[in-house]
Amino acid sequence: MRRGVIIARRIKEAASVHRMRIATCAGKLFEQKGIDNVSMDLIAVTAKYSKATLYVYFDSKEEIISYLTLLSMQKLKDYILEGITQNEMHKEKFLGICHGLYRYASEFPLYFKMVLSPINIDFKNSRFEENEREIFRIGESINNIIGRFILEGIEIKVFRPDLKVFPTIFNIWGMLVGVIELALNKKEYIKKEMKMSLDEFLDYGYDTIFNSVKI
Amino acid sequence: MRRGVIIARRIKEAASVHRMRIATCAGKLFEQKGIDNVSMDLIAVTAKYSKATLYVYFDSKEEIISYLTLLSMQKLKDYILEGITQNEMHKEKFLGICHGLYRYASEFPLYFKMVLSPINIDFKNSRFEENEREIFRIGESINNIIGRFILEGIEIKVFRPDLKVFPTIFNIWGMLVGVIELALNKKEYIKKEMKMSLDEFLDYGYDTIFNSVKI
Amino acid sequence: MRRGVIIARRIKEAASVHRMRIATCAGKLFEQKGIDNVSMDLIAVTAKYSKATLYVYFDSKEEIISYLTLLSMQKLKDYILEGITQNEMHKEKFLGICHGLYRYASEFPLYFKMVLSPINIDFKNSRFEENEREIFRIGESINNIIGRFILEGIEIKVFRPDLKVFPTIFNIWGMLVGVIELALNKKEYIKKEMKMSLDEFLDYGYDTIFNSVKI
Amino acid sequence: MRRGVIIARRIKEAASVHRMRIATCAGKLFEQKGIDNVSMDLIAVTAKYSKATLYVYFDSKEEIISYLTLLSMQKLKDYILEGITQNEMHKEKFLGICHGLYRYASEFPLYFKMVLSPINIDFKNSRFEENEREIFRIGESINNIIGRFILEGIEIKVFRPDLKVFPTIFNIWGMLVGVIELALNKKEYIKKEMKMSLDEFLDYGYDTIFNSVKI
DNA sequence: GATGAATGAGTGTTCATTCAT
DNA sequence: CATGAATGAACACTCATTCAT
Repeated sequence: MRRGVIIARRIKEAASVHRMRIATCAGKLFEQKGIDNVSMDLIAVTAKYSKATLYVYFDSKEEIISYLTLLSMQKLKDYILEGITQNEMHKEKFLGICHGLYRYASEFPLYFKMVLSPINIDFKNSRFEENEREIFRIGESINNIIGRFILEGIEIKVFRPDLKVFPTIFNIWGMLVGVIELALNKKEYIKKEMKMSLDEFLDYGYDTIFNSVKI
Repeated sequence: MRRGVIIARRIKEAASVHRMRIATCAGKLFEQKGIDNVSMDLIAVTAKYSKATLYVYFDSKEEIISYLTLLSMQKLKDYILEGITQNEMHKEKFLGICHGLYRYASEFPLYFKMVLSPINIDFKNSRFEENEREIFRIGESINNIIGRFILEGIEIKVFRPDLKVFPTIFNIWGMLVGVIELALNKKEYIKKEMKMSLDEFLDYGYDTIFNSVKI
Repeated sequence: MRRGVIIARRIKEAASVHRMRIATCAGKLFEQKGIDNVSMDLIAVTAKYSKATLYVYFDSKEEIISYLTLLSMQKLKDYILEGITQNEMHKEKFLGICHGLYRYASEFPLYFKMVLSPINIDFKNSRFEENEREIFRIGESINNIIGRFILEGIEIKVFRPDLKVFPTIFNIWGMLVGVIELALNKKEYIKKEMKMSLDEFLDYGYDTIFNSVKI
Repeated sequence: MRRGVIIARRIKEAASVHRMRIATCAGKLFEQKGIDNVSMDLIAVTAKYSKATLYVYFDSKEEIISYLTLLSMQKLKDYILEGITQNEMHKEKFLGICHGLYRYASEFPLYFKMVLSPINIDFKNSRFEENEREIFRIGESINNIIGRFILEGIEIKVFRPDLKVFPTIFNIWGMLVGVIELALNKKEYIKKEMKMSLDEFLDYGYDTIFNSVKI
């Protein structure tokens, strides 16, 4: 029946709206107070749902986190794509990626830390598998983007010809995340002891990383 | 009221022995289950002390963590010093540092993550200040070691002459930690998808990082 | 994690019913064992609620006490009003007040002691302010009742004309409470050594106090 | 043997010195922080004894309290005797008693509250019996002092001839304690709302009580 | 006699989750 | 579909007291 399908879709859409509303709200609270200091009660009150209703749309607090991680991963992918497509020169594309990742790290400090962590540790229950798989898929797709970027770099002789693409994806990723994380964590220290602005430090870092793969 | 009937009495031992026993035990549990999932009760049972006795030797759970962090930092420094002094050639010294850090990361995965995090966030209370300061001091001393290593590299013309020493310390540190963390977290993925052993992947990573600073 | 399997479900009742049930139960325990020797655990078990449920209806143990104090104060006011209105003659009204206070002291020995204590010491937190204010208000209203009673006594020339009303309220109150408290505490002693019944002793005391203000 | 006796006495004296030192120290802490907020640990540290040593001189925390109550009772008796003997006129003797009791209430607020309470409730264990009995004995002796004072008052026709001595002791005691307790607890209230100094209020109260028994 | 060391038994409060309606 | 109501399981920390030396 046509009607049935339409109704079902509407309901489904409505559900996704609720999920989004709840998750957005929870996300803000998580950033403000840290995940552990945000109770389901607080989320419910803030999002103006009954606490029990939260459990209609999410199986658990964990799933909210998982969902938010997914959302943030989508943003990450967007930022990185933007960083790449908005620039012509290859080095500038690289910096675009760096800035994209930094933007992500600033906006989603909570999930940034998870990007490097083993996915399987956090989401084991069957009902999250969907989120989990989707997160994984986006991760793969980001890998591909970086992969293509490296290949292109090799082709146009900006990057060393002996680079092994796959491991290099991971290396660049690791180096970048490591430098950005350290920069964010030691902000004060960098400013005071190193007498550099955060941006200066990061630019120097991006440059160093670029050196590791350029011809 | 009659309380505190003693069931088994330990042979008199120095307080430091007890601290170490408790901390070691707690450390193992922390690695297995994550710090937040280990209660003082569990530590007490596992270490075969009464919970109250834990509080004779440590002021709080936090202090146990602080103590363990300090212990691990001392190990880290040892490993890095070893890595540097046991090698002659400059590149080998660099690899020595890498292996030292990797060894640390394997042995102390929990504290490895803290190495990059802002110290001040965790230990604010006055009674830990001593530990905290000591941790900070060791951190500084590791920085110095890396700093001297970079300077030497520049002098003997292995490293680029335009390197800024201080930021480079942080960059190398960040890149290394990032690559190692990612390697450890994505172990399985690397083996399966990349068809490399962990060591091969890491060696390739160390090499890449070395490239970023060498002449 | 699965939690909170419900074993028995109560028929839906108004929150105020639950508050009353919990408070009544707690009150009995408080009287029996002293407030400090009654744990929330015990209250929960005795009242046949889960401990967590206690916290649904009361914010804290302190609030239970505050609530009970309020209830008892309401009773006190009732008893005193009764004592005054059920009698015609002025002296009999006075005895009515005495008996009202004594009845209160017998029924609520725990709160009887608080009647004389500085209110502000116990209930500081904002959430109890309502109870606190209400308790204070009832206290004031009792003062007024006694005040009017004294004024009337002066007018009809039963009480001395030189009485200062306000201080006399407090004096009568203090004397009465003191005598009743002592009588209750030294019950046995009075019976054995003084060879009087409690009532005889108290009547004699009420009389003595009446003498202090009568013309 | 003479020696033995001397040594024994010395030791015994020494012990009583320790008891006094510990109790004095504990007493100060009790007044400052409230009995429940003072741990045996704190007493030990403050009095510069080992915690275990406290238990050499006192069976329990309770016994320290009992001992302090005893000390305070001795003071109370002293104050009252002073108040009576330092005055000639009967009314002034009465005021002397009042001031003595007030002085006690100010100096020992903690024990003042116990003066009215049933002794048997607090000290049941056999080892306190001695203290308990002594406290009781002093209480009796204070009763006697007041008793004699009343008798004298009747004889010299200051007090009503129909007074029953024994109950009157208790009545005066109860009224006085009640008025003083209330005055101390509602200090602020009296100053602000009644616009009287504490002394004025108390003097008025003493007078009122005196009226209750005078001819 | 003095004490270092050890501990059993709490304590109030929080929170994610469930289920009947 | 939404929710009010209920709860089991934790959890860090405290303290009076005991005993071997």
